[in-house]
Amino acid sequence: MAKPSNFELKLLRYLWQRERLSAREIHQASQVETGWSYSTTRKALDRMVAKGLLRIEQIHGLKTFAAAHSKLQTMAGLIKDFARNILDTDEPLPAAAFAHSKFIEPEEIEALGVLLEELDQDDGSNVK
Amino acid sequence: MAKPSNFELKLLRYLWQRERLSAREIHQASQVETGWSYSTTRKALDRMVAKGLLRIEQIHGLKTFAAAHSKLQTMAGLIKDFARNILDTDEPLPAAAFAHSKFIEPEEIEALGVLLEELDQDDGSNVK
DNA sequence: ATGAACATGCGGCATATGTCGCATGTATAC
DNA sequence: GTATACATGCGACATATGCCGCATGTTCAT
Repeated sequence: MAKPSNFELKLLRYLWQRERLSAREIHQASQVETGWSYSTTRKALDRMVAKGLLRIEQIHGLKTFAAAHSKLQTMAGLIKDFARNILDTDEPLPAAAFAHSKFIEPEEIEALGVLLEELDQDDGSNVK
Repeated sequence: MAKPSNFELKLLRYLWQRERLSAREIHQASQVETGWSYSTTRKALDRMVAKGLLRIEQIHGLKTFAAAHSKLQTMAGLIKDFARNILDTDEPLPAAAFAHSKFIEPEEIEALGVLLEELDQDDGSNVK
């Protein structure tokens, strides 16, 4: 439901690849790209949990973070949002247009298309 | 250069259709859609001028607002931004994908494609 | 048992943006 | 010339987000 910001998306990308990681691991993986201090990464993760973007799983007392929504689900939401707010169209965008995205695999394009059209159905309400 | 926010975009759409309007006119046109009070519309316009999204033209002492950048220029920028930050791709998105946008006309698709590829050239720097 | 090495929680600051209201100024109508 | 109707400028507040640091706690090796 909540949309990740650009920077939050950067962190999400690591979680999508790795399933679930500790704060320290996420920080180390993303540090070069973000340039953030550990505190900043930490805070970002906390806020993402608060927004429902991440789930916490305790492992022997160590907090571990995992994406609450799948990559495709999230991407479909962002694409839909872009179509609605920026392009101002209700037609679902053709999934094929996103084939070049560095983290959408060819095999996933079809599933993305399905999600895009689904999102088009349940409108107004936010059920399902 | 500055990216308009979703709400700022809504106001821009009126300016693109109408060339140039007074604050009151913009407010009246957008009020139903935004639900804003006049003060809010005013403030939004002021901030857009500060950001360089709008130009002011005085007409007999009455301020008139006009978009600083063309519709296609702005859309190309937003699309490029979306591709880079959300999709994480450097390939320009196919302009054809946006044919359904309510305010991009069929005749404009080609020009949009050109802009999209141009934006791909001058990277890193922000000249031109 | 003392300290290095982390983890967690939380406070804090700046800027952007959504959202107003108020004070002052000007013009126009009676 | 006084009231009415706008225009303009500004201050304000809340929330989101980018960006830290510090205090406290736990763990583990020496």
